[in-house]
Amino acid sequence: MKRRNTATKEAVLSVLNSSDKAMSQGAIEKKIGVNINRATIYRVLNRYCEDGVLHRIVADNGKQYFALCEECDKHRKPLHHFHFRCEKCETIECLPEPVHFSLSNAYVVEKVNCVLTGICKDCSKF
Amino acid sequence: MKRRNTATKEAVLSVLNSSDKAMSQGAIEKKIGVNINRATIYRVLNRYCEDGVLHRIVADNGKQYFALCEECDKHRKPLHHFHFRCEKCETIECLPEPVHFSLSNAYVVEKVNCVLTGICKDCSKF
DNA sequence: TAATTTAATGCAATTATGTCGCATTAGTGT
DNA sequence: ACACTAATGCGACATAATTGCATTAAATTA
Ligand SMILES: [Mn+2]
Ligand SMILES: [Mn+2]
Ligand SMILES: [Zn+2]
Ligand SMILES: [Zn+2]
Repeated sequence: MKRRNTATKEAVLSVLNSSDKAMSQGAIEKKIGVNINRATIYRVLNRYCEDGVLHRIVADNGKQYFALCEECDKHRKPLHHFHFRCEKCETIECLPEPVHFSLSNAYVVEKVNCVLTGICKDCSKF
Repeated sequence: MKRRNTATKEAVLSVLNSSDKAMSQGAIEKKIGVNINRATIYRVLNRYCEDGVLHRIVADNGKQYFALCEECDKHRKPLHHFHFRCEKCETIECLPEPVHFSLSNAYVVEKVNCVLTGICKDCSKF
């Protein structure tokens, strides 16, 4: 079950590294240059999520987006943060805004998925 | 563009009324008794959302769930509240917990979709 | 270095959710 | 009763993501 180093893995990670936004499989495939199978990209992304390298955001359009957890650390983002999906430029960004909730401890919270949707700060300028 | 009263509309609403949880199209179809086409159920649900009768939650499994806004009022739930998806009993509930965030007003927030996932208070008993 | 093991990949098929076009049905107002 | 058109059923379509299986190749061992 040990991970192997492959060019594909590195290519996917490099694309996400050079982006300040969360990306979908489709966006990654477009930007990656070399031809990598769709299913393979998904498998790489899923493995990175399992390993805690990436986190997965499911937006209100039903699509999955992936972002480096590193990026979040670097920019001092809290563990659970809001995400913003811009309907104009179709990007998803990790916000530095922490998610707070207080819930009876009868609940076991395993995942937190918070997405705000609208027009991002860049697009609302015009 | 005026809405017409149909048996289908009432049947869908009645199912949601008799549930304290948010429901997916599939769950509604199962519980509704009479045969109603899948596409029709979706159209009914979408219209109710447009009219502010229901609200739509997109969970981290990528599926849409629908809940009466009425129920939320009745139980004094804030406009934007968290939702909880239980992975054991596969239900989604509207939590009375409000969603708070402070965001530069350069952003235009149009939708808020916050879902916590894990084991709900009923299922964690065992 | 050569052989072995098995994780990773490519491809096609499959699953799942939701939408759309179009012909038909049936509410609603006159 | 009639006209208008919203609502419905059906099938096709769109999209996102996963899975089975044969093949490839990374890593470990001999
Ligand atoms: Mn993030
Ligand atoms: Mn709700
Ligand atoms: Zn934007
Ligand atoms: Zn439960």
